[in-house]
Amino acid sequence: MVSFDSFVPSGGRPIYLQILYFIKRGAAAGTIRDGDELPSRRVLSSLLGINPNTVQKAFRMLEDEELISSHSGAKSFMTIDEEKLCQLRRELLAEDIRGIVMSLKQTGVSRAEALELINTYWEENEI
Amino acid sequence: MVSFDSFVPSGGRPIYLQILYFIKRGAAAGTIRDGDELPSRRVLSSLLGINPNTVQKAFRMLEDEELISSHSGAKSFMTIDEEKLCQLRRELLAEDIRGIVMSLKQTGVSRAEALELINTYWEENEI
Amino acid sequence: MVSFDSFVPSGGRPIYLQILYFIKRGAAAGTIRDGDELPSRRVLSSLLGINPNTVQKAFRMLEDEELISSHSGAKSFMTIDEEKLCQLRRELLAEDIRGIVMSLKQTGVSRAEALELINTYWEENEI
Amino acid sequence: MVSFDSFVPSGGRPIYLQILYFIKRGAAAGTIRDGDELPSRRVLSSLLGINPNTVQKAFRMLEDEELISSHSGAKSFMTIDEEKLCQLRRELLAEDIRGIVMSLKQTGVSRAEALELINTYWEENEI
DNA sequence: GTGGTCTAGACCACG
DNA sequence: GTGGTCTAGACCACC
Repeated sequence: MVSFDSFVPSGGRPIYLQILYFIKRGAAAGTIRDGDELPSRRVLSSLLGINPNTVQKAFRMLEDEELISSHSGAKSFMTIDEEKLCQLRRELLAEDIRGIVMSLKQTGVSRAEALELINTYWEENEI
Repeated sequence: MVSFDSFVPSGGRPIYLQILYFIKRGAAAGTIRDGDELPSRRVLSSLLGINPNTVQKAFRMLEDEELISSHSGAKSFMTIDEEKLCQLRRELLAEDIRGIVMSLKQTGVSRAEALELINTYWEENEI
Repeated sequence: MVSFDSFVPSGGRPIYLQILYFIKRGAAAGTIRDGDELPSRRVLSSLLGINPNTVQKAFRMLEDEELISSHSGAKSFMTIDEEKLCQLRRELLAEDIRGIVMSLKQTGVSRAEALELINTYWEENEI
Repeated sequence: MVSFDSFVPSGGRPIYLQILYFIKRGAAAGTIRDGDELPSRRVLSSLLGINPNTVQKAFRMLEDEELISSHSGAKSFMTIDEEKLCQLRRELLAEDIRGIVMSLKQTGVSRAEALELINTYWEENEI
């Protein structure tokens, strides 16, 4: 069963997109695997304290990308083969890295500074 | 005059926030300096292909943070002293780094991988 | 439910202010009472033939003055205690009377004339 | 020469309308008479601390109603015969009284209360 | 030309 | 269905 324990909604972007990306990232990370069962819309919405429609919207988009399969009235499962996983991982990372570097460059940080800052912060927040 | 040549709008967040952050980052980077003149609402909106009010909203919020000064009928100018600049830079970096590390960790990237990816991408897009 | 049947929009001042004052006056008059339900943004805007946002603006300002309470997804209700009602009534009357006397004096009407005119008109439009 | 000493601009409605009505009311009151000279746009704008264009707009509307005559490059004069004066006075009063009674009724004031309030306020602010 | 405000329509999160 | 936000266009006062 896919766990949403580490999901922390943050203001600033639509919640349904946050759910979408949480699942995509989990898949890319290998935390969420092919065949894993997803919590039902009702359970998940109550777990996250949000509206079922919002969960529904995220699930619907994942279905459209064929990353989950939902049969009406039944449970939802991850459907992600090796190829899709690679592509997903590549897409997410490309998007992230592009945004990261652009932001940091715009803020006037040098490459060395950037690497240093990330390195330090990463260590501090290691479990 | 503050230039928006390097401004690249991206979907996913409100346009007015993108403008807001573009200016904040420019200020933090030293590209945008105290006393610099800002393009008018009309000029900038037409340049970016958006509505003048969207620009206005960004400018209004910057004015509330006392980073720009605008008076009716007159042009708008940056007003950043050394202290505000330091604080701004600190805030932006903290926010960025936190988001970066969180995203990358969620995508299952190791610290070494992350640093490597950023390092490489940075180099490739160096001018 | 607060009724807008007797609302007559008039050019010359912003619509949102007309709505604002209509509700304030109704509250002062006792026509609109604490706990009364307000029509939704959509219903009222369609009733008045205006944009939902214009209604929203009036409601938002009333909320800032704590005269109505609205929560997302739920209906909006009046929240007026005895104290607020007294203050409201005093404010509205002071504002009205001041404007009335100033206008009539500027138009060169004597006190006796003014009282006579108002007295007559009031009677003619009595239900 | 028409005097604007007693003109007090108040927020809430366009300044050009306030000028327009100040002159209309003055004419109705007999303070401003046929043939009286108006201050030039430049002088008046500087006197009231507002923009010449705003004065221009009010003058233009008065011209359209044929209450003043301006010859390009020359001075402006009131042009108001007995008939126009009567009509103007009737219009202004009708508009005022209608608004007054409506506002006060909406605020839940009785006729007696209304007359009493106006009577008292009028006396207090007598010179 | 400038910035400020009012009105509008579409979309989002929520019950 | 509800309220809240983002984007838009027109108009106002001002330089």
